[in-house]
Amino acid sequence: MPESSRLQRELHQRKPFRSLAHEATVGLARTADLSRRRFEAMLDPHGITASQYNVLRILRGAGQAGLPTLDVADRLVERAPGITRLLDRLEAKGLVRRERCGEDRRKVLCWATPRALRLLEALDAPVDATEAEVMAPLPDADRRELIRLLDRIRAGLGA
Amino acid sequence: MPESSRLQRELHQRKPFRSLAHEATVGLARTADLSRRRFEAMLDPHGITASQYNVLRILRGAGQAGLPTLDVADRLVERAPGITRLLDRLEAKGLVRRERCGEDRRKVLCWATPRALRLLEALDAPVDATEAEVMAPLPDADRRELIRLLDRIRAGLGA
DNA sequence: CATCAATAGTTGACTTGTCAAGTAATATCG
DNA sequence: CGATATTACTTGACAAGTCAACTATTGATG
Repeated sequence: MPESSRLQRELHQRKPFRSLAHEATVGLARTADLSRRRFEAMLDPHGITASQYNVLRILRGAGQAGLPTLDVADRLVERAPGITRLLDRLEAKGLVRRERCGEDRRKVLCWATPRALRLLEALDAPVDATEAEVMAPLPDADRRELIRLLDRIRAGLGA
Repeated sequence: MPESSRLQRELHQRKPFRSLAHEATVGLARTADLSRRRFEAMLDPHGITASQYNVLRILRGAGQAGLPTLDVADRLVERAPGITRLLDRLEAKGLVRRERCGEDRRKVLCWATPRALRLLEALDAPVDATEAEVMAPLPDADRRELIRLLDRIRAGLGA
């Protein structure tokens, strides 16, 4: 019989978890949620959301060539409608430039503006710090182990 | 130098991850996201969302006594406004009953209706199956290890 | 070449999550 | 006991994510 787990206490639960799979999936969801909140709290004073930050990172990675709207969505694992509106807001803030593509007029190419690149540069250190903060309790060996376990789960889910 | 990781390939990235902390936080977010989608796909035909399901589970756990609105929020780690409206929709679907509390008229007690309890019962097996599916790639020892690693991260984040 | 399917994106409607500000009821303190 | 603070929500406004349905191109086929 396992002892009362910490997650059980977090959830005010009396009964033990029904299975390891249950405890692991709940723990996964709650841990990711807490981590997400840390990142959002860090980004908040800079006036962008985590989703917007991720889009800008992707566009920085794409460089001069730019990236079509749906390619941004692919890299975020997000559906198309969300991306369109995310880009709408970033364009309104002057952080993204969009232009219909000449060769294939169905596509809309997107770029991070110079202002976005400056913002991203200013955010590199705080982002690194937040990642380090979230993973602070785990020594390197445990971080590798976590990465491995998560990789295997995603492989099973067909990622 | 580490080999090109599977997450790197998922993200179409050329460069290796900047740090173990970076790869682990990104892996955490993406894995939790994939898991969430599995659960939502499973719940969809039953006409409720994952958030609604979690609320109903909590109310089932509370039993006859019912639970005040904000206590539901606590157990979900959600902010108050979201809960109010989640309960609004569940009440509209006939899955939740709410009543202002007699002893402390600031509180609104919530209960799962008999219909909600029947729905939850029908969902127990599919939910178990989805948890098992998500964790299928991990043997028990790895599940325990994952639970332990996630616990330590949450402990560090002050959960 | 005309038609028809596939691709790239946008729009509308709805659920969720967040913050800020407001209301109603209870608790606290001089 | 009466002003004030605290608690428990509720409402409004907006960002985001989801699906279904629509437009505009482009590609593929007879």
